[in-house]
Amino acid sequence: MKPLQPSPAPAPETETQEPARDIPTEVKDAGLVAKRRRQIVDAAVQLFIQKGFHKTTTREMAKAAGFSIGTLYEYVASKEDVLYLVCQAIHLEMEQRLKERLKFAGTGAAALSAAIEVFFEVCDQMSDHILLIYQETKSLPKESMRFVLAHEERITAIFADLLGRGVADYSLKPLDRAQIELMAHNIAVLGHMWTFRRWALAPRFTLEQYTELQRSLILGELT
Amino acid sequence: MKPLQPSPAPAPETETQEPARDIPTEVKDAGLVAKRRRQIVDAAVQLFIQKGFHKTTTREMAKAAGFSIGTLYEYVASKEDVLYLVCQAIHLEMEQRLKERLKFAGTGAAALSAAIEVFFEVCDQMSDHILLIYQETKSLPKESMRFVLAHEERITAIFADLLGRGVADYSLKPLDRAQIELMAHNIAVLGHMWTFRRWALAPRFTLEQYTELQRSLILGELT
DNA sequence: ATTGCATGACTGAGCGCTCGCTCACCATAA
DNA sequence: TTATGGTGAGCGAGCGCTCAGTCATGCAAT
Repeated sequence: MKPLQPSPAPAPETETQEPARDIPTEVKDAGLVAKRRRQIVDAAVQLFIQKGFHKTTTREMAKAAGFSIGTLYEYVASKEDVLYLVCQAIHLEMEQRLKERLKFAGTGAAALSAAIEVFFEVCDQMSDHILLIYQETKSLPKESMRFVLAHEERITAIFADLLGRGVADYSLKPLDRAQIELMAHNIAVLGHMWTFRRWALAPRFTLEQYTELQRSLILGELT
Repeated sequence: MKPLQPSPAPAPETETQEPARDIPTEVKDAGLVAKRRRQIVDAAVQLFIQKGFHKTTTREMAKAAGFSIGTLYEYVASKEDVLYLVCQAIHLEMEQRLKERLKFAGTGAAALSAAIEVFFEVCDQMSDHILLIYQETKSLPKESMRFVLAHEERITAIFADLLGRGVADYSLKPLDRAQIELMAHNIAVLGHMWTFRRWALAPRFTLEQYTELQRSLILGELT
């Protein structure tokens, strides 16, 4: 198995493009490959959450996925490769869960308010996964890391868009580009904060209380 | 060398107390011990920042500190122990830098505003160190992790105190305990955000711009 | 039907190596 | 001589990864 990670060499013309994923040197049934990779990722996510990337062995991953190390290395080029797959999978799931629940109807302000609620709820559901990203992203090779960060920026952009809409339809007070950008990052990070400050927040607030307080804080500032 | 980490067994009566640090089985010059440990920590911090805890070897640490592995293990019980020392040292330095620059004069609101500026500046100076804490804290044994998190809460408490003062002297609008606590965490995290979202923020904002925007956002909400 | 063979997913012992940690020994100063 | 701080070769556990081999299956020739 050749590595799946984005090849550092050829800069693709369209800027943020998915790296070439498949190397057809060994032809395999694509369906099976996808299935096995999903097994590997599912197993690895749980192990990484429990013990971290570095303390998880390839043997453990293989066993948890339901086959032997040999087979693991039929579908993956290296241990680092699994980490890349895991990070990608987490971001993808995050985005899907958001997209399927986001409502874009109403004023910009209303849509933003709803989006914050949805986002915080998804953060709560996936808090272990978000933590994993925060802790292990830097273990990725540089090039792969850039793709993970790009994903992160896509999520932030959702909020920036809604803020822009709110400004445009006058449901939010006027903001320049910089203020919008910063606010979008603030919202994203405040969602993540619920996961990486759980130890301090969860004893004092329920998710609903936390969401309500933060949302009124954010919107109070913008209207 | 016995481990330096907080012993899990005896819960000290005074709640958040420094764990017993010294085991006098082998008597050594305390001054030398402190000096060597400082060498070890200084070397380790740089290495951990560069390559992370797991990818740094004990041999590298010893060499960077200026002596051999044998000597390293005269002053430290294990590799994990070094990580604990490093985390402690970072928090200590953080607290010192804050304390020596914080001004408590004026209204609560004014003091808070100044504190935010100082805090953000310290975060900027120590961004690599803060990142290190975010990424490696979970590699600590459970008990040691609690002490690191307690440190974190002490810093948050600084902001909570100032917020409380501002409410008391009417320089801030009325807030209940929960709102104060939450706001304190927000401030702390927004400072950290400057370090762990550098990749997105630094290209668009200088530290001064970032501080100014966030500070007016925070204080705007509170007055 | 039976046989022989090619295919490819899968296995796991084991290779080569690195790591954390130890300990028998050394150097120097009192 | 004794005490103390320092050394670094070496131990052995455990790691990521490989590869010679097994087995089930499908197909073609007998």
